[in-house]
Amino acid sequence: MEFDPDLEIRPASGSRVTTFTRGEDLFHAGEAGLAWRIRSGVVRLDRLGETGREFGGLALAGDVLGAETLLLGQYSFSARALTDVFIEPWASSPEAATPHMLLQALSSSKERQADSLALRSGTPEHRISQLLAVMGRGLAHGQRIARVVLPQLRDIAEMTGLTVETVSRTISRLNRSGSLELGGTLRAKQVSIDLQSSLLT
Amino acid sequence: MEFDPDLEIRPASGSRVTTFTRGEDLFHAGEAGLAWRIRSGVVRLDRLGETGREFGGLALAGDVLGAETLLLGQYSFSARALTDVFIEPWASSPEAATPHMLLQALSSSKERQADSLALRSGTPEHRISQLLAVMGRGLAHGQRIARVVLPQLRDIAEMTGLTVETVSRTISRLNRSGSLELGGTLRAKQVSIDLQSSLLT
DNA sequence: CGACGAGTTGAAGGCAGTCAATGCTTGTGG
DNA sequence: CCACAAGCATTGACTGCCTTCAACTCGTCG
Repeated sequence: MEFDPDLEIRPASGSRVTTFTRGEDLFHAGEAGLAWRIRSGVVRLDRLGETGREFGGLALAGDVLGAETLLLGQYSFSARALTDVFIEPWASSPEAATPHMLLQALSSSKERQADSLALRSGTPEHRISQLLAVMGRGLAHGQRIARVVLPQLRDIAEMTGLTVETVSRTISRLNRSGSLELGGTLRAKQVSIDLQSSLLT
Repeated sequence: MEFDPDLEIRPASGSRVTTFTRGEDLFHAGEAGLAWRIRSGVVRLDRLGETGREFGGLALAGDVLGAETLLLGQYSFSARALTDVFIEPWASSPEAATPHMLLQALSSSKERQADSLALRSGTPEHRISQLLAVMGRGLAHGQRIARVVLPQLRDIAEMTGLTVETVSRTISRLNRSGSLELGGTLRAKQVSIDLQSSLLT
């Protein structure tokens, strides 16, 4: 709906791809740089607020990062990789961006805005399921079961507006109740989720 | 920063302006229609979620509404006026939208995304002050004291993720403590806020 | 007048936050 | 190689705040 499922596997001609690993920063607010398009992965955006960095949005495969540099000459947000991320340059100049590209970016930006807000609605169970579902959609298109590498609990807590302790307790509870399946090492814990689970309704 | 302070008082040549009053719906998700630019006022966007309409974002003076119609042929969100609102047609076709216009829309969309998320962070006092501050910025540019017509408590509650009761209690408390000044009739209650108040830090 | 919607206020309970202690893993320096 | 520190996650106990449920007021409109 909001993006083409094939986008992240169809290479753009002659474009160079940059890679980031989970936890790495892609760029910081205030810096100058290019605009990027996410080939695959999930990125967290932060605005420098009064109390340090505060969550400012999500970006998934197909979304555009840092389009504001074409207008302002610098990034307005900091970007951090929640999963391993592949990005490619998007448009080097305002003229290089076609109306269609821009409209698509604008449209999916609004979708992502609603997604981000949903992370702060409802019970802790609902919020975390929502986050994992969004990340799953950004990683495994069309599949029913998605395997997601958990971000750090601190990241989850900041995005959902909960505390680390509550996040930890909630994930344990979801795991015990079978809504979730934990795997992987303790450092890079993986989660299998059912994207059609009743938790997301 | 994110929009020109003069935008809403400089009439575009030959464009027609449409008016909506507080509480009115501008359009609904799924309908076909134009893309609009807000001349003045504050608009709430909603996505149809599992449990009816759920808050999906804010839009202020200078922001673009319904740009996705140019791409998808229909609105993705419903729009409701939180204050009296004036809007004008923005771009009738994808070709009519210049890269500069689109980049500006994209940039402010991201700003607004962070603003919307801030409405769901922190204590009830902080959330409501944040909302009133954002609305004040959208109405009274550059002034220190802004006079804002309060949205319905139900709207405030849904946007901040609180209950109407908590919103009512919080506003009363802010009023008693002097952070806020209530005025106007009970139906269209007005609020004077100090945009540089310590509450917003 | 009576019904309805919107807002206010009170009382009680639940649930998330806070504080604290522990375990696990990784990295560092003796 | 071992001891130690630091970061992250987990678990427990307790407090406090927001939600929930309820009753009531006020204003508007039929």
